[in-house]
Amino acid sequence: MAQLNTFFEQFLQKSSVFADKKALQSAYVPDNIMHRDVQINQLAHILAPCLRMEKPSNVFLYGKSGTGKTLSVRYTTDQILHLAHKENIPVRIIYLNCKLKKVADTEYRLIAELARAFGKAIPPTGLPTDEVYKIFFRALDQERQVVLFVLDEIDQLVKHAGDETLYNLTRVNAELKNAQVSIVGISNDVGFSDQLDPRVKSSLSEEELVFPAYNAIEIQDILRRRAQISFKPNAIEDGVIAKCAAYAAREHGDARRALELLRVAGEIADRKNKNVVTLQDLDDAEEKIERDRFLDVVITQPKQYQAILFAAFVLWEERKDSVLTGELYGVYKRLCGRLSLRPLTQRRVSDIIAELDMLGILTAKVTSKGRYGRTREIVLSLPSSLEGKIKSALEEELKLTTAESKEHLQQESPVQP
DNA sequence: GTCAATTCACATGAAAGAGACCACGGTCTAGTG
DNA sequence: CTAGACCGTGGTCTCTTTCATGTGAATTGACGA
Repeated sequence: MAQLNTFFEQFLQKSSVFADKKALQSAYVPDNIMHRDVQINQLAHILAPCLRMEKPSNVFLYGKSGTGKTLSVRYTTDQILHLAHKENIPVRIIYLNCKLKKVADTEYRLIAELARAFGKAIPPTGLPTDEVYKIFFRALDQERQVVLFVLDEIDQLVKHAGDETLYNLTRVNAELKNAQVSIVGISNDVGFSDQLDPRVKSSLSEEELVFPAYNAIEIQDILRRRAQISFKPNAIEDGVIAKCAAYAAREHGDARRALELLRVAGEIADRKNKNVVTLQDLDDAEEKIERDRFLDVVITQPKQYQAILFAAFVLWEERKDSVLTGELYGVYKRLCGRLSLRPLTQRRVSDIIAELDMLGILTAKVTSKGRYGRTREIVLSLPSSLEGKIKSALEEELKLTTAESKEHLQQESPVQP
């Protein structure tokens, strides 16, 4: 323990490249948002009526992840709330992220969560949904007020719960005497509105705002500004920020990733006891983020998913070429036998493959092989440097020994002529 | 050689079941005054 | 008499199965040049 003690002491004394890390964290709202003036202005114009107790139009915000949507909304609503508070205007803004599992990804949970925002205790399950609606309405209509619901990642909600929920929400106003409700929807998926029922679409997107991706120069601006706050002067080597921006711009202009990259690079430099962040640290950070991302996704998957993934690994390693659903299913079934796991039906496996695709671990493209059917061509989309690590992590998770997976491979080989 | 029909190997959809969790209301039990 | 324990009912949620239908192009086979 004495060692730990000195470790902590040293840690405290150790100098850091950071001055104040908070400006690099994703929850940070700067007082000056760069390159989003147009959108923020528009948004302000749209939402401003709520300060006069009028119902603002419903708004829809589109844009890829890391393009400042959430940030802009946060900023604008903060300002509105600030003023409303000062002038004593009854405006409420409720922010909800529909993507967070177990929070708002079904109709029941969404309404329950909204009702909770009004201080009502709603059990996580057990009540009929319309009962929750009633509670919610009552809470909402208690006083005269304008309420803005900000629904982040609204596409996730629709994907899981259908657009019925949204339709109900848009019609809330008809049932309310005192309160008025507007909806601000945020979506990463640009083609999302086409999936909506036309009725929902028209009432929900009275106004639309598009957030284009940042280009490399804009990301550089943003990084510079944040770096100024969070790093000590001269703690960053020349070119680091430019390269960081380039990385991020390559990945469809995601500013959040760029900031994360910069932060991790700083942490790596800290750990190496250096007082300057170098290009090398940045590269290390890139690799670390990538690795952590995949590893994290992989080990948090359920057993069945891991088994399927492992089957994909085995085939991929053997073949180094795309794997078809049927082949994968065969290997998976045998693997299940070894793991004394009840194999799922092919129908289910097919869905799971699609989900793994969504997670970005593999790429599954549906192709028709003509006479030889229609199937998915599955390709692992991991950087090859990570394949070994992830595979052994999977082995560990599934409690497979290397011998067992080898044995399994040998069984597999004679199948294909 | 051309063209439509056929066929494969799954993809994709819809519905429904299983099992876990939970609230609510009624009934029973034991402890209290 | 009352608080708490203990059902039964009815609800949601997730994962899964079952059954049904869809699908894109290589292949086939009939047809005409």
